[in-house]
Amino acid sequence: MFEQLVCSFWMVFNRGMNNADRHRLIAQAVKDSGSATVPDLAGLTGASEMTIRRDLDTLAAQGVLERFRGGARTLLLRGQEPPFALRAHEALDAKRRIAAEVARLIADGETVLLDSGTTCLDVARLLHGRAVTVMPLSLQAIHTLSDAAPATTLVVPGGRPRSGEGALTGPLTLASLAALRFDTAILGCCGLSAAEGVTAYDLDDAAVKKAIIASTRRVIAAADGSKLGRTAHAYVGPSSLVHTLVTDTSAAAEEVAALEQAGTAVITA
Amino acid sequence: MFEQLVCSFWMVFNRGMNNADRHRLIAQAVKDSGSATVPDLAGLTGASEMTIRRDLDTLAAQGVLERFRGGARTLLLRGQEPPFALRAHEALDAKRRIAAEVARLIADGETVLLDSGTTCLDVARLLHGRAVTVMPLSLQAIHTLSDAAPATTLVVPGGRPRSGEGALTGPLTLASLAALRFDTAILGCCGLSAAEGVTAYDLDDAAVKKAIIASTRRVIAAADGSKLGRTAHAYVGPSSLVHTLVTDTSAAAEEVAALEQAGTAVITA
DNA sequence: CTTTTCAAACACAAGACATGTTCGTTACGA
DNA sequence: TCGTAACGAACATGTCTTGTGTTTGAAAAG
Repeated sequence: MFEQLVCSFWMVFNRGMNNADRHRLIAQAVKDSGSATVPDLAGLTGASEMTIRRDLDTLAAQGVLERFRGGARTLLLRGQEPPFALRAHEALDAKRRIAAEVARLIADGETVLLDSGTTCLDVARLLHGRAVTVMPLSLQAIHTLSDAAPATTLVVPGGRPRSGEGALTGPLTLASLAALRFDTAILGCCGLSAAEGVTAYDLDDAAVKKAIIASTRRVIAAADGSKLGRTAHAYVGPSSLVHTLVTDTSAAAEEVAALEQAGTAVITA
Repeated sequence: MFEQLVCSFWMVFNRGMNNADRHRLIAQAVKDSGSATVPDLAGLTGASEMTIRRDLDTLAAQGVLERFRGGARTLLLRGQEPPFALRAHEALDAKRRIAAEVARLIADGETVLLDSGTTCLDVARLLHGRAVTVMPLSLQAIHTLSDAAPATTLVVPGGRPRSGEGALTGPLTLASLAALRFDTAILGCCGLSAAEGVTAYDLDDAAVKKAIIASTRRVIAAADGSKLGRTAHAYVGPSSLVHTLVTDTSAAAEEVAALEQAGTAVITA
């Protein structure tokens, strides 16, 4: 009887479940326990085993997990960044609010450098059709803006895209950045704190972020509350390099205060 | 009565009409007579006036024509290249066969430069997943190959995309080409003849093609029969720069012979 | 001010997509 | 080597998106 109740609850709960939601649920379950079997996941999500297998194939192709016969195990190491495809569906509201605030800070006619990351991708969507010149550092943002001409001018940097992420890195990217100057950079940082400064998950990424900062007059960082006070692997520079930080209400007050102390203007969207 | 016959013929004829087909038909009609009214086009295509208006808006956004109240007029000057969105749906079979032949000429492990154009886009589709390193010079091809990792290595050149076309040009593109060397280039030429050499519609494009040729050991030109013997505006170089030409059966025999005389190997797909 | 053209709103049909089921094939363990 | 479990392909079903046509009110041209 209780079983039935739970079951019907799931059914109702799952009415609005998108396949992206199910993917997140599966990825979370696999990450938490290290591995999971197909029947387990089918029970958890209420979907059939065939659907779970298809999902696992998709997630394996995204590099989220590794298939084995009967289930899947996690590939994510502790402290590593979850793949782009999953992050894109997390904290949607916060990202969207932050992106809207960032877009408001951009004036028409400006030249803008757009970093990689999910929040910056949202900014790209809002910049679509605006009278600005944009050089995005991710394939996704380039694609988003590719049909925005002639109002929006798109400049493509060279580089090698990181798998899954779409972030452009490498010598070609650095050369493109070195050859140009911009009014404003939108930086999507992985970690930001007054004590540890701006940090990125990846060394190549950190090099690109350094070059971004060197090529622009004004640096705007877009980071939801979870990024504040966090420290990632690769050091980019002190937090004072960031002129303006746009974050959301989940940001820790003491960290915000410390950043403001260090000279960064903080806007809570 | 004859009217009815014609009408029913159109109805039958239009059964399989895609909206791309209708777009081509409309663009052709507008180009041929310089301008056309909405009711005219509705009669011609068998679609409603509302659909025609939507089509005209789409085509106007693509730069094919210019709207005016009640109809549209052509924007294409004599001898100018029709826009990408239309070319993409012309001579599909020939393009596909040519692309297949070109893809067969590429060996695994090669580094490949991929020019812009519709035929090269088809080559990109066939290269997807192959164990090659590709640097495409169009946004569309980049997008096509963006999820081909890790088997296929994608390198993105810098540059500014030409509106509609997606072809990357400008100093950033030339710099990217100058910094790298490739085994094979797939050149999509606008005009090719033994007498006039390789020609492009656009000056910037011609500069890029020159740089492409300078950066590669082997140049393969992909051009359907209509391009042979034709001359476009901007000169790229003599036909002898092209080591191999892949074309289709519609190619004029004397032009093929002349190109072979000049040192180009010709493959008819 | 009248007529024509347009665009937004709604309705409808066709196709695409996601999901579940069945069944034959493959891989692992006893 | 055999038996069982897992898998993938093929098909069926329901839902959702997309394209198209119709209607109606608004805007523009004369």
